[in-house]
Amino acid sequence: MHIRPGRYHHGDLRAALLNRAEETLREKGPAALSLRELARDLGVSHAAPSRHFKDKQALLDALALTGFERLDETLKASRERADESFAERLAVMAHAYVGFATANAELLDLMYSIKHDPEASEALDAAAQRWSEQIVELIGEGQRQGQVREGPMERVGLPVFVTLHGYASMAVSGMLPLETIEHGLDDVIAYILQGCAPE
Amino acid sequence: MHIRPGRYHHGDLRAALLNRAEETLREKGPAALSLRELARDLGVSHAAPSRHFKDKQALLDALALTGFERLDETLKASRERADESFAERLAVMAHAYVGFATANAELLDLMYSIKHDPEASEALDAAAQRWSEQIVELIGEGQRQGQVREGPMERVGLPVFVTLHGYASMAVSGMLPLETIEHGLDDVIAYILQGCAPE
DNA sequence: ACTTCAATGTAGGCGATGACAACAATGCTG
DNA sequence: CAGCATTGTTGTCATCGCCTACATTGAAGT
Repeated sequence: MHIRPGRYHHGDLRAALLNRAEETLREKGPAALSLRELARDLGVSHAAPSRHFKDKQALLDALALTGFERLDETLKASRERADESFAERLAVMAHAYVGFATANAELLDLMYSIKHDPEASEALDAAAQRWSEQIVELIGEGQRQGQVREGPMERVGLPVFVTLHGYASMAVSGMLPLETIEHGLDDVIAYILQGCAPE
Repeated sequence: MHIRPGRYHHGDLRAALLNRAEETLREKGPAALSLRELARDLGVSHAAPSRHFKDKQALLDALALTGFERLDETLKASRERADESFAERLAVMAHAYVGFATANAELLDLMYSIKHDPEASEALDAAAQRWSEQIVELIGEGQRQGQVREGPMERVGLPVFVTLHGYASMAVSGMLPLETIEHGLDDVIAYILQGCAPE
């Protein structure tokens, strides 16, 4: 337990709560996440978190938002090492996304779970939008290279996006045999390339 | 509130709890689901549910299991009205799956959320397996018709399965614009057909 | 028909939680 | 240095999940 002796102001309690919340989410799942336990772990009183988050759900929503932000960064970083070909860039992005998902299984569940607060939905929708924009940009590049059929971005990009997301979700759900996951992504990438190729 | 005056044994409390739990899940989400509230709603004491479910998580797991059972039935029923062509059967199954998902958004989330109890995982994995077997059977039929490329069932079927699942998940997540969802499934079906076609 | 026992209820207790209110300490700004 | 915003603390309350012990009912066996 971390206690800062003699200090009253934590300094950056909000960030510390989010970090600790993510650890608890990873270890025990969302149902076991407790504001009071987070406060104890960080050496503050049980009501301190309420100075930073309106309620428990607000903290979970903020955590989901950080997930999207980190996903965005992960995908942007992956682009820097991709070859120029569409197939190579798709493969790199797919591996980056599934890598992120696998390393953050519970966080991915939280990110995409149904939100009941309209305000939270707006912020999270915007964050999810930024990440799917990377798919749209990739599809546009594929179209320029003649590797992807013509058509409005969202109509050609959506199938690609839902395939990657579906695979990532199933990979982290624990419901697929490990051997299926191991080479499944390569099969999925090949299928995407064929699925969105010009007819 | 339903109360059975003068009765002590409910008669079928387990089923009633599951039905009521699904209603609460639909209306308020998993975080708001409360065993005591379910008991109050059904006119029994707060400890009665524990005679049927070891704990709250056991009830949620049982609810997820009923979801898979109903999904299985929905997909089997959809096959009866499908044409013989692979494309038609795929379309019918896709619409049935997304229809089920859309009508049961929170239940779908629950069904595929990460399970921490190994016993629950086994039962749910078996249930999910039965539903993905229908995909495998469909893919086999497509291969016989020459509409799907050759290859092991699980390697050709997995991309199809994750695409449908990813689309259903995104459709219910509330993160896609409605107009994208409206005709998105047709785009996804066309993409699947092309993605798994012989090269 | 009666007894026994399993199934399924009820009543109560306990510790933990989320949320709220009132007060306290600190740091920043003018 | 004063004032105020920010960010803590202490305390309270209602509700919850889970557990134990007891009560009621229904089914099975004799």
